Amino acid sequence: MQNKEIARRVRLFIETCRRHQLKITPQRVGIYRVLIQSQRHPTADLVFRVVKKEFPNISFDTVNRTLSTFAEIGVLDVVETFGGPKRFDPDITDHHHLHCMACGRIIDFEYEGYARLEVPKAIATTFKVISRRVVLKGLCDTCTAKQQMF
Amino acid sequence: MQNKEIARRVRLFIETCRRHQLKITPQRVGIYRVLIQSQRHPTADLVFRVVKKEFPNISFDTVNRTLSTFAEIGVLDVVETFGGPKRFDPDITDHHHLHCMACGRIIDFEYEGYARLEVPKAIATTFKVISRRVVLKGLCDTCTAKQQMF
DNA sequence: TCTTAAATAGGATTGATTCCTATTTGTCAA
DNA sequence: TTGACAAATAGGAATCAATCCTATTTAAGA
Ligand SMILES: [Mn+2]
Ligand SMILES: [Mn+2]
Ligand SMILES: [Zn+2]
Ligand SMILES: [Zn+2]
Repeated sequence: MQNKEIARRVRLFIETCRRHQLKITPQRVGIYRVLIQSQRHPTADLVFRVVKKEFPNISFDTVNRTLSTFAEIGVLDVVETFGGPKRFDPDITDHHHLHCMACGRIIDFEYEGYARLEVPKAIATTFKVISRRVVLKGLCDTCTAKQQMF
Repeated sequence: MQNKEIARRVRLFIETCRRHQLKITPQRVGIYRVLIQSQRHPTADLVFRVVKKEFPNISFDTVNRTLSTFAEIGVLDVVETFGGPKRFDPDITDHHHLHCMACGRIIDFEYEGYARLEVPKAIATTFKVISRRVVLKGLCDTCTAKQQMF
């Protein structure tokens, strides 16, 4: 990602914080910058270890609390998992997930075919739907290859 | 669920255990009986507390390990969550989930509209897909009603 | 029965998350 | 620019979930 693009997103992020009456702290901006440049779907601990390079005495609690705050204001998504630590997704655009049961990778994909998963009427009238996603369980390319070896 | 239906399912379950060379222990059968009669998507701890009534000195570890074993042999599913303890699903037929972000309930639904979510070619050729499900985030009926009050 | 590997109970350990509180800091109004 | 104050942070403790360890028990086949 270009420095220019990062700067642009940080500006938008700061706007979002202001809208929600959140203080603009160096920690929050630092965590946000790590997040948008991170591999997809990092855990809090991974974000912590990366952001620690820039803020050597940031605490894990701050990172974790901040990620939850970001989820609340819509800066990121908490994604579905099948156990283990929470995983966060800086990509808040509509997309779908394949979970590799062997290595735990979560692979993003988009698909016109289910572009707008319409919600069944019975659900739409009784429940308030916030987000929708197709979740696949399976084996990723690397892990499929490994299995073949036996 | 009828006693007769329970007995039928237990017989099938025992067959499945035999096929996988698993011993038929009273604990395993007890856990299975609790599971098929449980509210949907219980945690290991909930199953433990219920099964404890019949087996007062069963250990949590046994329940937890058994649930994992059941998942391995396809007797149940581990379902997607957004943090918190693992949740298990005795209903292994194809269906979809709505997660209430307020109370944590997972509501099952079926929908002809996504009857067979075909997997995009790009995914199908590189990855081995085991299961597919539409996952909705939202608010359940009860929690939507509560929100209205403010 | 007898044998043996598998399974269990119960406690310890690890891992993830949240809580607690003294201290620091961003923000806003003077 | 400064001062006041609520919000946020650091660091450690506590809680909750999951797994590990090991002595003992038990299901199943001979
Ligand atoms: Mn994603
Ligand atoms: Mn279900
Ligand atoms: Zn993989
Ligand atoms: Zn609810």
